[in-house]
This record gives sequence, structure tokens and C-alpha cells, in this order.
Amino acid sequence: MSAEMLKGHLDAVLLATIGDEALHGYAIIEAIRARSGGHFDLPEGTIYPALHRLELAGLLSSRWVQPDGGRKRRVYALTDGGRQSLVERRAGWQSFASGIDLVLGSRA
Amino acid sequence: MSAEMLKGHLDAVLLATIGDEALHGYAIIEAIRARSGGHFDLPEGTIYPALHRLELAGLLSSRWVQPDGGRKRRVYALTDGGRQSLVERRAGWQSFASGIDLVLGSRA
DNA sequence: AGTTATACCTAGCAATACTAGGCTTAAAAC
DNA sequence: GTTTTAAGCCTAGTATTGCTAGGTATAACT
Repeated sequence: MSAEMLKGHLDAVLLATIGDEALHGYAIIEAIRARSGGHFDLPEGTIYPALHRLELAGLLSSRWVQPDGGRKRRVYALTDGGRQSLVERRAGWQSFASGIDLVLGSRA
Repeated sequence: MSAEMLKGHLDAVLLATIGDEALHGYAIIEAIRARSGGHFDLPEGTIYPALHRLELAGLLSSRWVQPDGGRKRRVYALTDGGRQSLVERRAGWQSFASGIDLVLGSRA
């Protein structure tokens, strides 16, 4: 799958993956791989800058957590703005996808 | 709709829009607007460079046509490689869209 | 004569996902 | 006990790409 396809949709993927359960970056990568049915296997160099971007935009908040075993993790959760943005981006995706479907004649 | 969403999908849109009927740039813009149900209204600065890119990649061929009325037009048609690429990109889109659907939980 | 619609083009911009590297710590293997 | 592997985070730089803003030319309409 082309690398450019994801552009403009990664934020929605991240917001939806985090959802209600706070997750750290590494776990987000695995969750995306699992929930996408193996479609997406995103590298760290994609995820971490995107998380920082979303936090800077006020859609995510992060805190450092020291688990019993293992090293410190940075855990991300949706803010109120993040939840709202997720709703908008879901609608935006459906609009976009139906437009592409119409043009490609795939699912029309 | 965000401007970044289209990235990576425009080529498929162009190839599918041209399809079997040779079209010129301006008509392609109108065809995309019509067939997408108004979802996409793409500016010329998006279309023309993309057409050049696809021709350079060997997926499109162009010829200049002088119609009875009106000014000269550059008419694009799919090459064999373009037709093959369209098939692949359609499949790529479906794979991508189903991955996003799974993660967003929209159409799953 | 002037405006509008048709029709093409390009330079530069902004955004973004990825590559390729580096750093640290805990667990597992040898 | 030392080395290796996996977990976990990070960033600089790159390539691609769609868009903005501008320009040019011709035909039709007012």
C-alpha cells in the first residue's frame, strides 16, 4: 500500500485508536496494526511526531507513567477537543470515502 | 473537507475519471465534480501538474486537438500501463478504505 | 470594446509520512 | 555475567504532493 495514501487520515486513526483507553505510543502502534486487520503497520517515525503534533494542537494530553515492570511510558488520552475532533474527522472520512467511491465506481 | 485527504488518491481519481473516454484537463475537472456528487471541486493548479506527472510516468498519453469551435485542447487517454495501474489503484483504495473503516469503526 | 467562460501553464508554499539514525532500560539467552 | 533482544521514546532530514496565486490565450456574448 502506497505511503502517501495515509496523508490526511493519520490523525483520525490515532484519535480513534486512543479513544477511551489511554495508550502509550508503542501500544498505539500495535493497536493500529491489530485493529486495522494488518492493513497498517506504521513505523515509530510516523507515530511519535504525529502524537506530538496532536498534543500541540490540544487534541491529546500526555502524562508519564512508571509501570511496575518495564520502563517509563508516555501515555496519551483524548482531550475534550480531541473527542470533538474525532467526531468531525469520522464524518469527514465518510464524506471523503463516499466521494472516492463514486468516482472509482468501486462501492457505488 | 481537509485538503490533505486527497493526497495519494488523486492519481486514482484522474485515471478513473478519464477511463475509456479521452478528456482534456478542463473537462476532467468538471467530470470529477459531477461524478463525485460535488464532493471534489479541484483547482486547475492541482489537475494540470498531476496530468503531467501521470504522462511522464507513462500512465497517460496526450495529443492536441483543435475542435470546430473553441480553442485548442490537450486531450488525455489512458495507456496500457494506465489501465493496469487503475486496476491496482482501485484494489489499493479498497484495501486502504477497509483498513480505515476498521480502525474508525464507521462502516465495520 | 469589455466581460465572461473556456483552456492551458508554472513557481513557490505548506503539510505530512517516512527513512535512518540514536538513546535508554528491562528481560531473555548464552 | 555478559550479550542480545525487545520495549519504549525521540529527532533531523527527505520526498512527495496538492494547493495558492499568478500568468497567458482564445472564443462567445453583451
